Amino acid sequence: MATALPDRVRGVCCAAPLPLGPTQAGQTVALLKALADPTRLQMVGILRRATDPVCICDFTATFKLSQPTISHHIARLKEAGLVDVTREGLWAYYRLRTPLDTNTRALLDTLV
Amino acid sequence: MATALPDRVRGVCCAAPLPLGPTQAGQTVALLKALADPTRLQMVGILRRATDPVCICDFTATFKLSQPTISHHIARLKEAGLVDVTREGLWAYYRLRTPLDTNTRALLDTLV
DNA sequence: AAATCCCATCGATAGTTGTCGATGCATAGC
DNA sequence: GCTATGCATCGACAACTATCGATGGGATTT
Repeated sequence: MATALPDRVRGVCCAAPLPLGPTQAGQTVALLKALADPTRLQMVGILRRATDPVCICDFTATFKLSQPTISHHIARLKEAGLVDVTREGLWAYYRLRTPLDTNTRALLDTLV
Repeated sequence: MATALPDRVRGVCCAAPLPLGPTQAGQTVALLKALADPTRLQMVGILRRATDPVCICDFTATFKLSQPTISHHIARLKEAGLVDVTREGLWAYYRLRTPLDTNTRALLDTLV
C-alpha cells in the first residue's frame, strides 16, 4: 500500500499521553480565557502596577465602557481567581490576588 | 463631602497611559484567544514535544473530534502565527513556526 | 479511468461572550 | 426619612465560536 510515501499509521506521533492532564488543561484554559480580552488584560496590567487598590469607578473613568460592562469584566477576573475585592463604604476596591500561583505570575510577567 | 472616606476622584489611579499599547494589546489578545481552547492547547503541546512534523490524521486519531473540527482548530493556530504547514503528497504536515517570538516562546514555556 | 485517500471549505446549529439600558440594593450625606 | 452615589444583577441583543455532516478538490493507487 505504500511506495514512495511513508506508511503512516494514524496517531503514531501522539501515542504518548497528552501533554496536559485534563484538570490542568481546564485550569489553564480558564485562565487564558479570562485574559483573552483587551479590557481585562489592561485591567490586570493596571492592577499589577498599582500601589493602591483600584475601584470600579477608576475603571469606568479609564475605559470607554458602561459601568455594567466594567463590572462584568471584573467579575470574570474575580471568578478566574486573579483579583480580590474589599468593600469599603460605597467603594469596591480591587487588587491582584496575593499570593498568585507561580505559573500565573510567570504568565502575567510575559504578558504585561 | 468626605469624612472617614477618602475623597476619591475618578480615575486617579489610571491617569498614566494604559500598560499596553493598542497594537500590542491586540496582538497579545489574539495569541491568548488562539490558545484559550483545550484542543488547541493540547495541539500546541504535542507540536512542541514532537520531533517529526504532525499531520491532521494524527490529531483526528488523538482527539475525539471530527476531521473538519480538527482542521478548523489548526487553521486558527495557523492564522495566529503559531504553526506552519507543508504539504507532502496527501498529507499536510504541521509544526510550530520557527523562529517564534521571544514573548510567544516564553508564553508557551509557562503553559505547556 | 475509477476508486481511494487526506484535507479544506461550506452551511447549519447550539452555546458562549461582550455590550448595553434598566433595575435594585446598600451606604453615605442632607 | 429622603436623596444621591457606587456597584451588582437582570434581560436583551448582536457577534463570535465550537461542532458537525456534506461536499469538493487534489494526489495516489489500482
